[in-house]
Amino acid sequence: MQPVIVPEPDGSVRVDGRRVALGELPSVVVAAGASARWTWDDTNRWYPGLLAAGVRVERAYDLRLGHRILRGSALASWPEPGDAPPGPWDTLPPAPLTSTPDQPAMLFAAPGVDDSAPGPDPVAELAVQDAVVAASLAAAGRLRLLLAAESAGALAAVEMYHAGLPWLADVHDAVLTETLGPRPRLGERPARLEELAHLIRAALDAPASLNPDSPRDLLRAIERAGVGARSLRKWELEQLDHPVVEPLLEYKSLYRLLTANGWAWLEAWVRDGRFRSEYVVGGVVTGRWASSGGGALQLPKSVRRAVVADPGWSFVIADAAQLEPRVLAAMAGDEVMAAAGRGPDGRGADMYAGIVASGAVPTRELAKVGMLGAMYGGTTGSSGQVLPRLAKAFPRSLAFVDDAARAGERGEVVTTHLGRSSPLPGATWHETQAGAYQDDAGDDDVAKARSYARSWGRFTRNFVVQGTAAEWALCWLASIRRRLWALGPSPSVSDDGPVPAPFAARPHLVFFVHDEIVVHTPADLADAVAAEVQAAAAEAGRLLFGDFPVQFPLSVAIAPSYADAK
DNA sequence: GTACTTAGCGCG
DNA sequence: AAAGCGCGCTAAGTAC
Repeated sequence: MQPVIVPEPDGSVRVDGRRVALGELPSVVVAAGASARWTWDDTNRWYPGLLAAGVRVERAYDLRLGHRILRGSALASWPEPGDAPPGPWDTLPPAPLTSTPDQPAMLFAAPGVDDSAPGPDPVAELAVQDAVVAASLAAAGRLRLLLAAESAGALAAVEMYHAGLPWLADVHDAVLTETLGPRPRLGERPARLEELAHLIRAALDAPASLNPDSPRDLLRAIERAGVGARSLRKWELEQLDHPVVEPLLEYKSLYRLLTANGWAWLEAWVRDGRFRSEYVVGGVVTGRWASSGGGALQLPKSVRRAVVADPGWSFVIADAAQLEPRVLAAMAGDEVMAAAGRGPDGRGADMYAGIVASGAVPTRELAKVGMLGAMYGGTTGSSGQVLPRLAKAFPRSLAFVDDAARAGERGEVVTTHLGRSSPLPGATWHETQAGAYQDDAGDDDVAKARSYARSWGRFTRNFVVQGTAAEWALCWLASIRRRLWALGPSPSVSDDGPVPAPFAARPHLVFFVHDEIVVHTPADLADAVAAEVQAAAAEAGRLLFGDFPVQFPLSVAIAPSYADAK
């Protein structure tokens, strides 16, 4: 069954021709059963209200996300040329997530969305997307997998927002107090920062008026004192031998903690023991997720101590080891590199150690920077130096990323394993390239064009790897989500604890960052969860790469705090 | 006052 | 003497 939710001007919806009042939607969804695939314009618009009513959806199809992928995909076969003007499905912004378990006031209605205006027709759009996929022939299977995974990811993203990441404000406060000193009054510097500011001024022989928070003032004082730095970047300061370096680096680090994840952050983003940040599915060109509000994808290691499971609950924390080089080996069909990732016992090695064991490079560190350089387009330093050796040992993988880079340098599109394509370079890029062929083009123009071309080549080189890794992660996430639900509720956890329905006594995802997940689970299910997370990684590998002998080993920890992982 | 850019740094 | 991908966020600084 594939019901489509069609919004009506009066605020109700139509489901397979039947008019349904919004308040009735949760029971209609429940009645349809778990095999139904709910199709809607935007998961963010419909799913928060269902979750607030305690209803989980097993399968969904997100037309907005599907359209964006198909519209850009070089594998998708549109009936008309791809340069057709953008329609409503191209411009639809995602509905903002506002409802939380304790504040479901805006049930199904995102503020600012004018529901009285007739929107684009989801039934027609679904037919269009189905037809485009079907017409894509050989690529149809991959595109279907990508679209299903993207939609499953959208469900998982809303569920993680609904559940929230368990967060102990007093632990966070203790971290801040230990490193910065007690919380100061508004507008004042914490004690440790104040101390460091004095040390910085003394080392620079600068007046008390010098404000270390002002990069301009600070840089001027540094120039005057003859320190020898021409910027305030950490790496540049680290090279220098001057008494100001040590206090300044510490100041910058603590200042960063204070401004990005200090007391103000805590008050803004943590409520009732949960941190909620909105995940923006497909928010990055490569298909990775972005986040909005609170910087969930950049949680510094130092504050992860505050992420603590509820009493009677535990975390299962898992991350995929060397995901990107493994993905590269698989998409390039590089059996040699895949073998390096399997290790001597064939059960999933540290891939960089495997590269050393293959004799390609002498140390793990060189294997790592070399592979990163290959995937990012590095040319200098030790990364550039080992590149030829890696190219000799793993010609298929290196040729694969080189091909992607060449395509980008020519201004062409590249595509991930499942069919997400890169954008084309913009007008400035093309003008710069054209500038190199003008009759009056100087050396500068040629050099600039070359530099732009190379830069876009580095982008496309990385796009195919990062984007395909994001696809693996989506499949992993989708599989984990399904498996966790199948484990069922724990008999030893009560239904009225701090975890909201429908996850009250069930393991559920609470955090995801590119190649890493955190599951919050009743403690008695933690071992079972860990096994499912492992099984899901293997399943994701099979979904993307079939029988190709690549492995995706995880490091998995069962712990009471996120800080205890690794 | 608002809206923008820049520098810097956190994460993967 | 810092090059090589993708982001979000903050404060300072600038433009209007």
